[in-house]
Parts: sequence; C-alpha cells; structure tokens
Amino acid sequence: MLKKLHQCQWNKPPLHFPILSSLLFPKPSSSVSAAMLHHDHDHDHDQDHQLKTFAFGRFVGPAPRLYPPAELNRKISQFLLSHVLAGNRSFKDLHSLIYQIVQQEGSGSAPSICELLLNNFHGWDSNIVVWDMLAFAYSRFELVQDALFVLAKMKDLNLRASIQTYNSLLHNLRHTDIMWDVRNEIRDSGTPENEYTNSILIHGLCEQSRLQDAVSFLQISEGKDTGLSVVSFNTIMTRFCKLGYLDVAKSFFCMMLKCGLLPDSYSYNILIHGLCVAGSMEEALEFKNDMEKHGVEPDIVTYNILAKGFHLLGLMGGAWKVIQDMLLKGFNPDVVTYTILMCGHCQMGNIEEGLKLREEMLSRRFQLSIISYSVLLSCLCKSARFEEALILLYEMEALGLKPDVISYSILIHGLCKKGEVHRAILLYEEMCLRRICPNYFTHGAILLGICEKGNISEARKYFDNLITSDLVEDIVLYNIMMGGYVKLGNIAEAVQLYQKLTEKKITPSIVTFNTLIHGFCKSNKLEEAWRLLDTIKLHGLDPSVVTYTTLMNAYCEVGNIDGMLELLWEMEAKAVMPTRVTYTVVIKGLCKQWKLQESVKLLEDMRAKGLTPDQITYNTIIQCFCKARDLSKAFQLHDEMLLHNLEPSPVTYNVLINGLCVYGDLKDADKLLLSLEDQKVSLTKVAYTTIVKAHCAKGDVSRAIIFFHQMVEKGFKISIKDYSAVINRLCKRCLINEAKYFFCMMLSDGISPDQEICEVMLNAFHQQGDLYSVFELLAEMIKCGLLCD
DNA sequence: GTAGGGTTAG
Repeated sequence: MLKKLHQCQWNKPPLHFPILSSLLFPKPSSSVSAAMLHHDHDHDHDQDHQLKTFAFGRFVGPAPRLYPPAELNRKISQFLLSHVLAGNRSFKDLHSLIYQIVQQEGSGSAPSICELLLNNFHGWDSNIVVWDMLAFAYSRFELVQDALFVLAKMKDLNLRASIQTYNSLLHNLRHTDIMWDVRNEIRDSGTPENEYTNSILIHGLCEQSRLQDAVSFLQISEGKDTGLSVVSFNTIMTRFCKLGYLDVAKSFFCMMLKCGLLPDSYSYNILIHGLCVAGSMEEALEFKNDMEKHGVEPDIVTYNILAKGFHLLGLMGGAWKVIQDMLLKGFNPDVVTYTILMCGHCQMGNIEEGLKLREEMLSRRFQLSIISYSVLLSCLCKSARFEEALILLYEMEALGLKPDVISYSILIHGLCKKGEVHRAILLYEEMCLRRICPNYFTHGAILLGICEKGNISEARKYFDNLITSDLVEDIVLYNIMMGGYVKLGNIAEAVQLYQKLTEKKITPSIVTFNTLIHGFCKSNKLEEAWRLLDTIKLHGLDPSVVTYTTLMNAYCEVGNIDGMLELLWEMEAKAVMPTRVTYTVVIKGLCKQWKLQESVKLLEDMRAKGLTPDQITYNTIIQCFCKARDLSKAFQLHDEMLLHNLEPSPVTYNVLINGLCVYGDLKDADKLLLSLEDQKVSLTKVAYTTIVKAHCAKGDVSRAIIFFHQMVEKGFKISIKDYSAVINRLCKRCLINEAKYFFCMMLSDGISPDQEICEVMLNAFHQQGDLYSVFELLAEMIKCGLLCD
C-alpha cells in the first residue's frame, strides 16, 4: 500500500530533508534520518485512513471556511447559473463553469461548497446534476478527498452519482485498495456500471501488480453486458509486455480474437512496442504489416515505436528509414518523433545536432515537452556543459514547463558525477522546496557524488540510511556503493556488499558484476575477474559490452594483446556492439604493439560505424605517435580533432608537450606552452611539471625556474612530489646550488622535506665534498624530526 | 479507461 500511495499525486511535505542534513552535517546520528523516513510511512498511513473514512461517508471534515459576504454572493450567483445551465441541459457550459469554480477554490474547499449548496439550493430540480458535476470536477483535478466529501454528502441527500463520476474516482484511486470501497459504493447505490468501469478496475489491478487477479477479473467479466472490452485486453497485454512476457501478451491477443473482439491500433502498438523493447525488430515489422493487412492503419505512434526500436539497437539508420516511411504516408513528425531523433543524435555524441532539432521545433512553433528537454539536459550534463543546461532549465520554466523529478535528477546526477556535489545539493534543496519529491534516482545521484568525492565513510552512512529506510532498496544503490569502494581499490568491502545483497535476496544486475570485475582487474586479480564471467552466466545474465571492455582493458594493461583480441572476437560473435571505449582499448593495445597504421585505420572504422572518437581515443593514439618520434603525425591528429569539433583536452596538450620534451625539440615544447597560454587554453599542472622536469634534466635551470614560477603564479597547488622531481633531477646533474634554491623555496612554501629528498641531497653534497652543506641540511633534518640523534 | 519519447551504477 505504501508504495502504491507513493505514486499518488497528493501533495506531501518535503520529507527527505533529514537525509540531506545528515549529509551536510555529518555529526547528527543516522537514526534521526531513519526515524524521519519512518515518519513518511506513518504519513501515508494517515492519509490512507483518512481516505477510507471518507469513502464510507463518515468523515467529520474540517469546518467549512466562511466566505466574506461579497464572495459568498458571487459564489451563490455562480451556482445559480449552474442550476440554470443544468436545467437547460447546457452541459458543456455547466462543465466549464464548475471546472472554473473548482479550480478557483482548490484543495480542501469541498466542505464550504457543499455547505453553500445545502443552504441555498436544497431541493432544487437540477440539484443532482450540479452535485454530480462538482464531484466529477474535483476528481478530474485529482482532488480526491474533496471528491469523496461531495459524494458522502450526496449519499446523505440520497442523490445518486453518475457512473462517469465514479469511474473517474476509480481511476484516481486505482493504486489503492480504496478502489474496491468505491466499487462497493457503486454496487450499493445501484448506479449501472458502464463498459469503462471494468477496464479501470483491471487497470488498477495491473498497476498494483495483481496480474493474476486482473486476469480472473477479465474471465468473470465475460458474458456480462459491460464485460469484455478491447481496452481491458489491451491493458493486460501492456502489463505482460512490460514484464517481458511477450508470449503471454500474444496469447491474449489471440484470445481477444476468439472472443469476437477486433484488435485496434492500441492492441497492435502494444505488441509492436513489446517486441521493439525486446529487440525483435523483424517480428515487430511483421506485426506492422499484419496490422495493415487487417485494415488497422499504422498511426504515428506505430512509427514512433518502430523508430525508437531501431534507436535502442543503435541502428539510427533504421530509425531514419522508419521516419521517412512515415513522412511518405503523410504523417508529420510530432514531438515524440523529434524527441527520438534528438535522443539518437545526443547518444551518438552530436549534441549540436540535437540542439539544432530544438531550434527547428521552436521555429515550427512546436511546443517542446518536458521529455524533449530532459534528453538535451542529459546530453549537456554528460559533457559537463552545466551552464547551458541551466539556461535550458530556465527556458523550460519560461515556457511554463515545470521541471519534474527526472529533470532535476539529471542535473543533480550530472553535477555529482563531475564532483560538483555542492551545486548538486543546492538543486536538491530547490527541488524539495518546490515539493518535488526526490526518488531513488535522485538519492543515487547524491550517493554517487559523495563516492566521487572519495568520502567513502560518509557515502556509506548515506547508503545505510537509504537501505534501512526500506523505502528505497535498489540494486543500483548497491552498485554505486560497491563502485565507490572499487574506486578506492577496496575490493574486499565491495565483495562484502555483494554478499549482503545476495543474503537480502536482491537480484544482482550485470553492472554489479561489471563493478566487481573492474575491482578485481584493478587489484591485478585477473583470474578472479575471469571467474566472474561464469557467475554472470549462472545468474542468467549476458556479459555486456562493459564486461568485455573492462576485461579487454585489463589484458591490454598486462600486455596480453592476444587475450584482448580473443575477447573482442568473442564479443563480436555474440553480437555485442563495441562502444567507443571498446575501440579506444583496442587502439591502446595496437599501440602497445606499435601497430600504428592499424590503430589509425581503427580510428577511421569507428567514424564509419557512427561512433565518435573522444579525447581519450585521440590522446591514446597521439601518445603512441609521440613515442614513435613521429611528432608531425601526432600534431596532424591534434589538427584532426579540431577539424571534427573535438576540443583537445588538457591531457592532449600534456601528451604533446611531453612528446616534444622527450622525443622532440625542447624549444618547440616551450613555444607550444607559451602559445597555449596566449590562447588562454586551459592547462593542468602536469603541462608545467613536464616542461620544468625536462629543463632540469637537460640542465637549463633558468628556464626551469621561469616555468616553475609560472606554475605557482597560475595558482596550482605545488606538492612535495613536484619539488622532489625537480631536486632529484638537479642533484643527478650535480647542480647543487640550484637544488638548494628549490629546497629553500619548498621550505618557505611551508612544505616539510621527507627522508627521501634529504638523502638525495646529502648524497649529492657528499659527492661534491660540500661538507658545510651536509651539516646545514642535517641541522634542518633534526628540526623536522627526520633525524633522531 | 488502453499504446509511443526522458534520468541511474561500470
């Protein structure tokens, strides 16, 4: 009941703040959050109880609010008009007037409105129509409590509600058991059911996952006047498709025919959708032909389903063909068609094309939906283009589209993944303030963010709170937590969590295993990783492209290129499509074997397959050409990146600078760094340390000093490792004074020397016979506690 | 009253 009620739309206070506060302020005990989550439980229980009392018509509601005289008069005249309209059977106008009243009055207004009707219109002829329309309007606005209040009053007055009103209520209460109370009321009142009533009840049973009951209900409905309908069958078929039982869904399709009912476009579309989701495009297309043969014309929904099916398989070409077919049939693409296309572009990494479609839609005066925006938001976030994403969010608002829990979760997830947990939390708070209830996606995003920050104990606290609350228990949360441990190299803890989830009978997913495989590979336990492949199969799961790519990468890292290629072949034999990560790993393997031409060829193959190489792909191959001392080819690849609108990353420049330093001309490295600075290209500290180290090694200390100071000026945090790297190299070349210069700089920077750096310097001083410096350094070491005696 | 497009974890 709890979860079902969760899906209902009534307003709730933002209950999840406590979890957040425990995240922001690590101190408070975790039980506080758990207690608050249980409060959530009670809250739902109360609401359930309240509704039940309503449903039996014994509710003593809040006192009716008192209207000021002017408002009272206005309301009375509105209802006067309502009665006149009802009397004239002007139902359309009556309908809009009552809707307007309910919209004005809002939630909780039923007691006062009822009081007003009782006081002023008691016994009027058209009373029943007005009362019924009022209950109906409340129900349509999802103000269920108000609707039930009106119905209870009607019962007192012996006014029988219409089946339309009851049906609407049934629909709103389909997630709860109260649905049956309403149904009993219908029976008691003697209101005749219509053909919709049963299908709503069946829908409710389906949504409550009581599929068996739904089927029994369908069977007992057979033969009654208002019994079997195509809609009931469609509803049940939808449910079976969603559960992946396509054969069962098909058998219901046949049963429908046997019962003499003709499948409609919904029936066909439901099955075609099920087949597409299962990846059976061929059969889906057969069904479409079948549909045409039986005189049911495929509609825009059919085409969209098929296009999405191709998209799911990564076959955008097929999707395009479907859409062209659709255009030829005279259908215009609708917002769903556009969204599928946007999604296709975005997933191929072509955000710009996706954004162009948005412009096209706007210029054609198409209203983008919240879903179209989500697609774009997700894509922008994946590329860390948060500012643009936020602009889109504001654009949505300006168009009157209120971002929902998914839009927010996308942004929160994107920010967390890039380590901007603080900004993510601000959005989380904004979302709660707007009474948008976070779901496990949102919580998962925050958990991921804490893990990314490396704050594993804090993450675990958050995780434990979530899973002990019993409200959110999901394999994804386990996967994220396990991923957090693996990232820190703590495979043991990840395995423990795996055991815990098995004990709790939670079904692991392929990601669970991929995470463990990744962990074992990282700890150089390749055999254990390999063994998990069998475990995956034992669980009836198929290794995914990530499984293969992770293992391939591990083989590549240990230099077993043949092993890597074997996995690639196995993967291809199983028709698992390689991603750009897979390609990048293979390119890395080929580079290790110095198969440069082949790796360039693979880069071209990728593009031919519609996979866009990313910075990492290029960096891998550029690095290889640098090592092969083919710097001109390395730079040519860099230019190719620009040509393809792929912005080289700071790592690209580190690779190139390192290439010039080690395998080329150091002067060119200097020039490159200076020109990048001029162009305000963003660089990391590594660019500077690389060039500084190169100058130290080659003995041009003055240039090393210049670049070192530039690095400091740029605000990079200098560590003892950076000083050691420089001092080591200087000592190696016996540049003692220069080494001392950096040593002093380090001390004045507040960094204490370590044993290793001191030994290197002592060694160099001894070699030079510079005893004075030896004593000086020994004194410094005593000061730092590095020498005990 | 029934069908289609969006968010996770590696």
